[in-house]
Amino acid sequence: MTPDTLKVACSSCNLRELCMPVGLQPDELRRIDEIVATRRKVKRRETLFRSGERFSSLYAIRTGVFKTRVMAADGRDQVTGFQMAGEIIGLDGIVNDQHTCDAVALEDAEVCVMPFDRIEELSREVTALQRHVHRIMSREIVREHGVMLLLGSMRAEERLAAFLLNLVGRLHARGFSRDEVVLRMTREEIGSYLGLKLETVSRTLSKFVQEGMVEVANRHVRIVDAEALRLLIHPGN
Amino acid sequence: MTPDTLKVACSSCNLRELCMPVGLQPDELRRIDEIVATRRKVKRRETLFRSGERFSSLYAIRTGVFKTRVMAADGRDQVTGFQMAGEIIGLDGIVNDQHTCDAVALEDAEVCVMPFDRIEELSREVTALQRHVHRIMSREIVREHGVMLLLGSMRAEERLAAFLLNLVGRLHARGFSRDEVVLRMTREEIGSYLGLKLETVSRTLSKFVQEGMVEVANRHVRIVDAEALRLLIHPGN
DNA sequence: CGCCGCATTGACGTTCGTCAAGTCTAGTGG
DNA sequence: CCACTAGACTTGACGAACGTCAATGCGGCG
Repeated sequence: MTPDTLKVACSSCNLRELCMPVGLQPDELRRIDEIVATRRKVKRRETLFRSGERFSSLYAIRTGVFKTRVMAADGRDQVTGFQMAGEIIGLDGIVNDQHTCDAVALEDAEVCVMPFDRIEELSREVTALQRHVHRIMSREIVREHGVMLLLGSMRAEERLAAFLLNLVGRLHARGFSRDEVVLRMTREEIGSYLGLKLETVSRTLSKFVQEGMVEVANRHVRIVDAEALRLLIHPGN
Repeated sequence: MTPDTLKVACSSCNLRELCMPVGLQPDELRRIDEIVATRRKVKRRETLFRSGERFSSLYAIRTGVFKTRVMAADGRDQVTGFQMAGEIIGLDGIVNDQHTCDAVALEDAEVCVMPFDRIEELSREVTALQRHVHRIMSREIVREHGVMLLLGSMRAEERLAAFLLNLVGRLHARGFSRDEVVLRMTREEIGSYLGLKLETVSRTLSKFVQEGMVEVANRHVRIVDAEALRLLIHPGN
């Protein structure tokens, strides 16, 4: 049994291999515990932050899945990513001390609130943390390069295949099945992320089913032939 | 006449309002001079760095324009951005100590080489520098969100209008004309960036000319009606 | 002067978006 | 527990936007 007042410090968090403390020594780990000021629960459909709000903290996702979206002046919106346990959101707010996108919980979620000035302070002293913060931001830049490649040069099938493989891969890294996903987002949200309309997402999924590459039951997706999906993306030979 | 051995320190660089030293106090400015190890000239069509190369430095562009591009396994490539004087490139390399995109000079160019470990070292001591490095990375993330919006939800005309306005805006911030651009990139490169084929870029430009919004003579573009272009992007009313 | 890369333009094809109808599911309240 | 509803999803028919293929023009560089 765990004690009643369960202090969920980074040092004892089961996400420490994925999240903020990656690559830190035990003594550094203890110092990083100071970063997490509080935790915050966010209910399904609620926002963690919205575009225009003052930026003060980064958030480490403990449980649940978020989407981030940017909105144009005319109401068009674009989902810029889906984030899950161990991932850090809020980096967009640093430039202008103001968030430029919305983060919406796709299911009940919990995050660790990490005041950014505290992060900066500590990363002046703990080089491993400094390094890690830089890496997190760089990783996000590289991820977005990948999305740009996807949006700029892939066709619907390739985009969806890449999306499914990416999702299942990240879940697998978190100890979930290598070939099963329960989608936390609607077809429309997937479409927005992939630059497609929801009907195209639906049709393309149906096509994958028909060709025996995946099985779909509502939001439950089972990857039957991952290699075939991979081949879709990289037309080998 | 300037002295023969012109030491181009950040503190005396005419890009200091745009580049690395933004927001630093005079005394901090002197310290930041240590960051720039060397300068490097890159000829047109040559690369500053390539995907796979070991990452060691960030680069501040002094003169010239670069494109960055990512390449998929099957050879497809996507231009992820065009960078000009005062902008910082190489951020993609931080995550894995290895570059993940190519930076190609679109014209003869010169960059300041800033070894990243030196940046990290100094930004532990100079808080304003630390802040600024974080902002630069965050700005890049936000910029890419904008590109994702463009690629995911805009039509050809809107994409090209956004591209032209963005380009002319950045040039204007550097003291160039508010309405004239000499494109340093081909139609194909513009297309790759915008997720369009070169023919579509050409046709759309022609359409803009026909409708009196721009004048085009080869790579020389003159924005005649910026407001009309802006209206294309944000269908006001 | 001649070549080559870049750009333009046209005709046609494909992919994806639009519109619409209908089904299914999960959540709600009686 | 069941009926009801609203949102989510699927599927089809059609059309628009953009890509593909091809011919031609043009301008800069050697």
